[in-house]
Amino acid sequence: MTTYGFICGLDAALAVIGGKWKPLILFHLAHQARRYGDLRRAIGNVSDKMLIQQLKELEADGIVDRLDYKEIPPKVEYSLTALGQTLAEALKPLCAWGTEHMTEVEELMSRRSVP
Amino acid sequence: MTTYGFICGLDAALAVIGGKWKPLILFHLAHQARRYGDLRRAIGNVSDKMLIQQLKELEADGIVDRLDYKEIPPKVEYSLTALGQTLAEALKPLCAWGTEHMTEVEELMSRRSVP
DNA sequence: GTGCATACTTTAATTAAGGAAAGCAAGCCT
DNA sequence: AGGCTTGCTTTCCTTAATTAAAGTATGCAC
Repeated sequence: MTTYGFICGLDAALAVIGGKWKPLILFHLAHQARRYGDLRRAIGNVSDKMLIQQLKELEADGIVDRLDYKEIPPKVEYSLTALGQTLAEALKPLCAWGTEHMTEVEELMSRRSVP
Repeated sequence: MTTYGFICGLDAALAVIGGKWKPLILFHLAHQARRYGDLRRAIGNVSDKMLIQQLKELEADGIVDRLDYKEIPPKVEYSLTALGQTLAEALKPLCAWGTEHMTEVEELMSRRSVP
């Protein structure tokens, strides 16, 4: 019986979007549903394993919806649930902050690994 | 020359607050400056190594300020910079989202580790 | 039967993150 | 001298996250 005693809701929210690829997934699903392969190409260099694992978690967390057309070759479409959209809304200011300070942050991150 | 090609600002923002203890640090510094030991006790079971590492990164990222009183025994006060405060502002909606769905998220997280 | 397309799955290996514990500096106080 | 305080460092170890690469299933077109 592990307790996840989140103190501020921030921890809870970050537990949901904290995966390495989840922000990108949210971003790409924010305005339109996408098939798996489409999403994968959009994100770039994700491995299948990672992308699917994160999609599964997001699905289990009620953030994304998975629609299987049961066709062959397979066709599966991912989209945000209603809850996922509220999350996306809540993320907008943070996203804006990041956009505003992006070049700055990029420099900091590259310095962090090569000091 | 590694490129951190952040696509949406979300990635940039999460690179800054993505550490395990950073959200808590932000949270505790949001309304008042705090000395190191004070902060440590407030957070609970962090190791010195972790807390200091994260504080250093946040300092290098321009999010927190470190004020060394140069006394003995040592007295060092941490607080948010102006930039840090804008970050804290941008985090509020996300924090609210997390607070709103906290019990839900806690359940999901515990299921994730014991399926 | 061969090959293709698409959404996964699996395995093995590497890398990164985190934790525990002990130690250090440097003045003050007894 | 010995102990206390506090901020910080160091070392070693364990666990979790991520990657790369190959494989599976299934129906259709040829």
